[in-house]
Amino acid sequence: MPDDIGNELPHALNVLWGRAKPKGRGRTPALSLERIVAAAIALADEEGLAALSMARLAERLGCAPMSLYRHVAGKDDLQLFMLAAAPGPPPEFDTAPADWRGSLTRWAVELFDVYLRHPWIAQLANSPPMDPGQLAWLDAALRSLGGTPLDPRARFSVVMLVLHYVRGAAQLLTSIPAGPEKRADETYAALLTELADPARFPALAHAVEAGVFDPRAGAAPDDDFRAGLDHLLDGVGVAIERAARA
Amino acid sequence: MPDDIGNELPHALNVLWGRAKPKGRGRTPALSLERIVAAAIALADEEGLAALSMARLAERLGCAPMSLYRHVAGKDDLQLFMLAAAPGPPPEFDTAPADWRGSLTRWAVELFDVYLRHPWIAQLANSPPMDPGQLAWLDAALRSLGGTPLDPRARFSVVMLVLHYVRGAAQLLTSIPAGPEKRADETYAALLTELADPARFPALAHAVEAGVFDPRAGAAPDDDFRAGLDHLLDGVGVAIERAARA
DNA sequence: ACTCCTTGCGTATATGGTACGCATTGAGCG
DNA sequence: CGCTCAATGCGTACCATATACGCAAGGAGT
Repeated sequence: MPDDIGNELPHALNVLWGRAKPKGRGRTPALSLERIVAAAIALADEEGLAALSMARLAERLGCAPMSLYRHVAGKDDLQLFMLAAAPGPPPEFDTAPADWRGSLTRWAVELFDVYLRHPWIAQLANSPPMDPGQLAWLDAALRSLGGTPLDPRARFSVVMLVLHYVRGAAQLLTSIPAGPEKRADETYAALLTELADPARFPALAHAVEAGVFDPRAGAAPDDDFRAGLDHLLDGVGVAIERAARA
Repeated sequence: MPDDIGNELPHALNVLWGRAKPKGRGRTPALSLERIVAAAIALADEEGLAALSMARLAERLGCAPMSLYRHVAGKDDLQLFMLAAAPGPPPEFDTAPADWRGSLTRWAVELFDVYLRHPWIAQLANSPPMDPGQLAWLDAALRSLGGTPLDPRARFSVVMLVLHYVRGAAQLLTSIPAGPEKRADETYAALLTELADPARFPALAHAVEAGVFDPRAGAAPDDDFRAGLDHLLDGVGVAIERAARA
């Protein structure tokens, strides 16, 4: 049997990869996996991951809590489904686009947007990508480097580097708690200003004094993200030139 | 009153920054915050974050569950204390070390080690660094760039970039579930080999065929990490050269 | 109309976080 | 030397949550 590997995997993965047996006759389902997952995503988006409980989800769906378990093996399974569904399809590239930097930038920005729309993804994604949704994004990123002279291992390394950066930047941005009547960055800036004792944290105090954390007028929220991404892609460019010469 | 900012903050932060009022007389404490936090860290290290409950922690400490609440405002507070204590002190640099790349590399590798020793840190750190422990690490990283011509904002951007990468790489490495009688990377490689349909995920299938995920003999576990870090620091080098010319 | 499979859900249990209040104890004071 | 009082330790109880189990309901195919 070629698929005995699936026996050790969570139920959700088998369903996602189309390994679930087709159902036949019986009572008409009032619930569906798609509806459950969509409702769970909406709930997590609106009230945060902590507010997502089987009971609240059932309430939102107008069914009894235990009904959910006919479609989902447990809460962990549900979260796997959410992770696979929430990002949506990745941007599409040719197998070897001429402009790797533009392609990879677009990929990163769109993924950044996904994380901003669904901040709970960063808290949930504790396992390596294994579902079709995440593998599609991974494949798209690898494709964006298809026209470069990088070897496969370097390509993967670059993609993971960008992925980690996107994820971290988005998580940081969404995690800053907004004070009352203040924007989030102002709250954090005020706190750091008070805590950055120059004797204890000289470099940090210097950064605070230089106004690194002050909100700038007319700056888009993802300006800092784009700047860091450019640093990162400069490094990729160096690696590509080096590989081209070799 | 200059510290009314603290009123909105979690209790743990006020204690960590030394704002707690000194206690006087009374019964001799059998428990201490340090003991509680140390036991919580040990428990999370050994059995994972999910196994950390107030009840299990009290059992390990030989006290009643509710005794913990005399020292910790709640589970969230406890987790803040854990985050501040677990990393330990960062490596020490001069204010402007001559070798920024060596210093920053050392910082990154040591932080990577911290994440590998305490995998739960990545799952817990949902808020920006605000406690003395994390600010000390942040300050050390900023200091490692003190000798470069980068402006403060660029320095901070670089540090966050490295931080996100270290965190993501460590989380990925520790999150791969090890199958029975197999090393973790073999499990993931076998799974990807089966799932990477060349028609659906051409770039990913190509990477799998090229053996990107096959375990290499004689490779240290952090080889991949070091390779990605080098890519990243190449980009930082580009930015430094550009700033030096300007 | 009968049958049987699948879905929906009520009940019950275990686990976990924590509010509340009382008992305990030891330091300082009279 | 004993009293006082504050701070500690902890028992009880309550609520939220996940979920095992088994039965009821209802439609598809015969």
